[in-house]
Amino acid sequence: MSLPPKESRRPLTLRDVSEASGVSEMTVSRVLRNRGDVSEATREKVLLAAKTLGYVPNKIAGALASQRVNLVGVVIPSLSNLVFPEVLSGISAELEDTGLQPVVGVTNYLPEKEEAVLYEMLSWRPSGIILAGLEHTEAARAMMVNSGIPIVEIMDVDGAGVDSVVGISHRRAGRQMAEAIIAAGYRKIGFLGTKMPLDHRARKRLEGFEKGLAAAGLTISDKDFYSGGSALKKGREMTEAMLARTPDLDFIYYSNDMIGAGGLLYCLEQGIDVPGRLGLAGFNRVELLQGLPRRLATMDSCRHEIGRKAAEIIAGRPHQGLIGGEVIELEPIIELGDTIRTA
Amino acid sequence: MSLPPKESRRPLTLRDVSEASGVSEMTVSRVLRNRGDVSEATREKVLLAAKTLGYVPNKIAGALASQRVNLVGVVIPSLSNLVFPEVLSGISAELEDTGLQPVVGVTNYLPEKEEAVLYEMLSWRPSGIILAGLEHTEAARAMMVNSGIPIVEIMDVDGAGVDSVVGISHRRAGRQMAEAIIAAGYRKIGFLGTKMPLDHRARKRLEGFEKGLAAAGLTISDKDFYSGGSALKKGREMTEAMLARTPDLDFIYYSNDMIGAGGLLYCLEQGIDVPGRLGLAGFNRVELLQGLPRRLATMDSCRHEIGRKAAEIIAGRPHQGLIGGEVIELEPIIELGDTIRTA
DNA sequence: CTCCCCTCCGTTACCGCTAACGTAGCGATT
DNA sequence: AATCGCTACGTTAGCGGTAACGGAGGGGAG
Repeated sequence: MSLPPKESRRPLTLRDVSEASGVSEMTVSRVLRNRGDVSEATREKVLLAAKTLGYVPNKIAGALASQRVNLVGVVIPSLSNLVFPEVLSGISAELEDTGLQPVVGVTNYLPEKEEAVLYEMLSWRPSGIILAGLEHTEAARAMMVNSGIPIVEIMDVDGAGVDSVVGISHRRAGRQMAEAIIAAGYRKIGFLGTKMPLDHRARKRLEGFEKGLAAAGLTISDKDFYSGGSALKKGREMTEAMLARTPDLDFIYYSNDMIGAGGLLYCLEQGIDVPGRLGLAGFNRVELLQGLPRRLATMDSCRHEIGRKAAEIIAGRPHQGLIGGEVIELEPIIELGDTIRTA
Repeated sequence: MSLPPKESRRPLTLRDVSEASGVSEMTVSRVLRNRGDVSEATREKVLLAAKTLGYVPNKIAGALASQRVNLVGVVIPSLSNLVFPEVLSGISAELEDTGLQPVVGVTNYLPEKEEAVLYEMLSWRPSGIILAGLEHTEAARAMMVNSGIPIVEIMDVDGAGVDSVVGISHRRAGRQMAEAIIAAGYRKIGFLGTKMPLDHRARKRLEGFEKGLAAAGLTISDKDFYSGGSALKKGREMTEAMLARTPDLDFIYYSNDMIGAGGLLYCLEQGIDVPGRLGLAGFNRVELLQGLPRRLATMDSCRHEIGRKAAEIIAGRPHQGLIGGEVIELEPIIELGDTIRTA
């Protein structure tokens, strides 16, 4: 297993392997792809030659010639949100042994960045695209329609998709939480969320939540929004501020578990009776909550499952010959934890 | 801006654009890449045609022809570790306007998986590779040497790299923390870490830590390791167990901030005097700590900076014509927070 | 008026690999 | 012995771009 001669700075090609093993390039190609008939003897000969030379196939050339690319573009708003890495893990788990490989692009919640990332991805002619959300620029939508490859929009089903859609209804999630809160007897309710005008899912959750309250003749008594910084710290600070401003609140709904956890920690420190005097709830069911002294009420956003299903659609498309347009709505499960009093 | 005829399912090529705009393919190519001389008149003509057709360049063909690929492979053990997304953000920030684009591969801390991911990446002939750690399989090392592209190994400088290296010395970090702890007067010290035998950096930190203690004639009084599950929860549970087992400990060093935070929360609940009776420290300086009631002692692992520097090396290589082999050691800053008593 | 140079654009020859097809060789069948 | 069919491999022609070079056309200098 000696290393190849280092002085030959010319990159290795199929031809080098074919010459080293005394067969044609085509045969080498067949061996390396496990495709077509090759006798066991030549197969071993070729494999040995490839290994000793240290040959690595050139997928660029292969993809161009075969018009097939084993990549799936995944476009998400952020990697630091904790939610998206989990979606990603679902995707890669599902793609594991399909020969497909995810390629990630991050948009920072900016539509123009999303458009740029999409353009970049499509220029590699991937087998499919998975992207978060239903809201895109016109140009982005046109590119996707035009691409002729399967597209799966994930996370959210409240709206019209370009092709397939996998997600949950955030409006419904918000409404359900409102109903649970009301059923538990809370009446004076505050909301704390992210300022991000472009986080459409958080917005839809809030809309659903308000609709749920309205159905019981209630409105949000106080609300506030944050941006940037440590979510845990913000949750702590903003909870303090809100309780100072509106002392008679009996519930706070947070737009995510992270700031919710901050709020919970603050309340526990202050000796506030949770969930007796004040109830709390977040969203996402992040793992972090498992380590908190009290379990924050939350809703599972089915992130891993969303990733799996989306990947399944992309991977299955060629075989199933589906023309697309599937919409899969998952059911988030509400979890009352220890921060909503039981009726 | 009408959409192109949908019935033409044949994918668009340069030729389509060239025919639509009445110039040669070469000229279209020039316009789309902003390279070479093209009159303003034809430029606009071509741009218009490309836009109305909805043409997206084929980078596969372009890369093959030009022998240049604007991708940088990034190989990391995990995305859920929170540390790596931050490195990634440093990388993409630095790569932002270099025309280079990161492509991520995840290894789950498995050397064989790393080898496979590396093979896959190299087969796309990227402009460079950034990968975590210095420990790789022989085959992986050989592939990298053979690839002829710049390689940057990150996070760790304790060992020999293939090409360039950017990181911190975890051994030294461990030792420094030991010294700080000893200086503060703690003597009976416990350690809690991950079981992962393949997390070499955590191992090296522990080694350095033990060496630091040994220099003062001390040894670790109790240690335990965990794997899987919520780190926060584990930190809580294992701290409880360890204090039950060895009640006279006066310090616990955690291999990361997450389990450290769990331990801290536990201690605060139990009313344990921190840092008086018991001192605590973690590692990484994760943002999460900012929201905790008390600031855990920790060390910054310079993640963002590591990402930046690594990307800088890759991006700068072609211009600078460097032959590689740079080693950049960053200085982690120790932060005593509120959980180590001040001497 | 001629020559030269500059601007702008086209022609040609690949890049490394694979789809599709062709064919040599050999045993089995009639 | 001629035919058939199968296996194992080679040949040819691109895939959709780009590097490198060449050349037409027009304006300015001599």
